[in-house]
Amino acid sequence: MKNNVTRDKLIDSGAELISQQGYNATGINAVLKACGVPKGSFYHYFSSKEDFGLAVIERFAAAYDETLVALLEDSETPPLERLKRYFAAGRDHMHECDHATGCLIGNLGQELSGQSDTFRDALNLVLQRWEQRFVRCLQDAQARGDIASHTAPEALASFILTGWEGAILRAKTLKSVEPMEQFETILFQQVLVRPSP
Amino acid sequence: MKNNVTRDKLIDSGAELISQQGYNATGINAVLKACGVPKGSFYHYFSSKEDFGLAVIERFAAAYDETLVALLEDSETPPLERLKRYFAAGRDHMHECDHATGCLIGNLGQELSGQSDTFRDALNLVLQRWEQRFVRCLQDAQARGDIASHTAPEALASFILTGWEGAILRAKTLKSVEPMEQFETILFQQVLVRPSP
DNA sequence: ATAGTAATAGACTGACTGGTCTACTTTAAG
DNA sequence: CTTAAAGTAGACCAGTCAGTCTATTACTAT
Repeated sequence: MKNNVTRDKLIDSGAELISQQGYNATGINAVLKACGVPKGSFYHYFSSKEDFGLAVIERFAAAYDETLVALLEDSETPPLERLKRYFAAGRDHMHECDHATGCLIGNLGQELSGQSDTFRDALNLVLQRWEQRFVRCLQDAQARGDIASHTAPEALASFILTGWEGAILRAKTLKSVEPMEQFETILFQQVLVRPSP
Repeated sequence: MKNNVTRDKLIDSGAELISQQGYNATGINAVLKACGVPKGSFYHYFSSKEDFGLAVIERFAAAYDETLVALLEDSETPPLERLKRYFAAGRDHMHECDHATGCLIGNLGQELSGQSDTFRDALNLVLQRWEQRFVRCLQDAQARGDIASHTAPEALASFILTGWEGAILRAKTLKSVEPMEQFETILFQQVLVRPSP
């Protein structure tokens, strides 16, 4: 229970492989081979593949939440500027993975939420936490009068997260970040606008 | 080559199972069992599982395109009303499948576009065809002055398709059509608006 | 009637799946 | 020094995977 370096290696390799190939297409043996850990260790740390998958989600979500906080709750930057930086970071990541990986949580949501309630609940929780980060950023923007207040920040946050995940999906099949750019453009041009008079 | 009833049965069963469980999680034997066709017939009609998957996509896309035309190019209905009917149909379908299935093309795009270029190309083509349907509907709306003309219909179509797919994904993990409703609301309230002056 | 082919039928194959088992090594406590 | 537990190691299991093979039946053209 003290030294979790082996467990971490498993989770890291698992996250990478699952990001690339999906959950069902990633075998335990492939993860083992990728990080040079024997099977005995795997089932010492995890009771099943599902248990492992949940650990991967948990860890990814925790790590990602840190960058999300750093980007969206940076009070020295205007809220809409924070959002733009978030979108830019997403596009950068999409380029880095050659448009193949996208968003691990979105991928697993698509693949597993019809397959296992346990996974669906876990993924839903992560997405809701993300949404809350957006809500706070949008509240800031409304408080400063940067955007109109006639739409609830919760509704806007849902709209943004939803649209962004869709844009990522489309970027994968198109092998281009164009849909992500298009989403951002219209979002700032028509949705996140200053109150009229 | 004349009687394709067996081939059709395979594709139908395959589409249903793949919609529910995804491509990788759906074994050929499961498809065979579901429609009572022996394996010999399967490999008589399809050279591989990939070949089969492509056939499923093709057929689904063809069938779906018909309903898309019926909904989005019905010239007796105002363009924005057509869009609303399209969204309503999507929500109905989501209820029917208990929020588990979503959109077959979107699902496969997420699952396979990082895995196989063949699949990615096929799915991308389908999505581009869909986008064109939206473009035409939006052109109608702009021609009638129902929405502003300052944004290219191509950009709007991409935005809508993208956002809608994302909303479907979110609806699956949330087991609720709320994200789909929220997307539609903000879309019509802020994006698809009449020209100002 | 017969030859040729389209289609059906399912047993079978090797590779691989998630998961179990036993043996061994390391660590820490008493 | 002894003992127990934590962790490593990988052979092994039953089941399933996509795909192959041979045999048989149905249809069609000659």
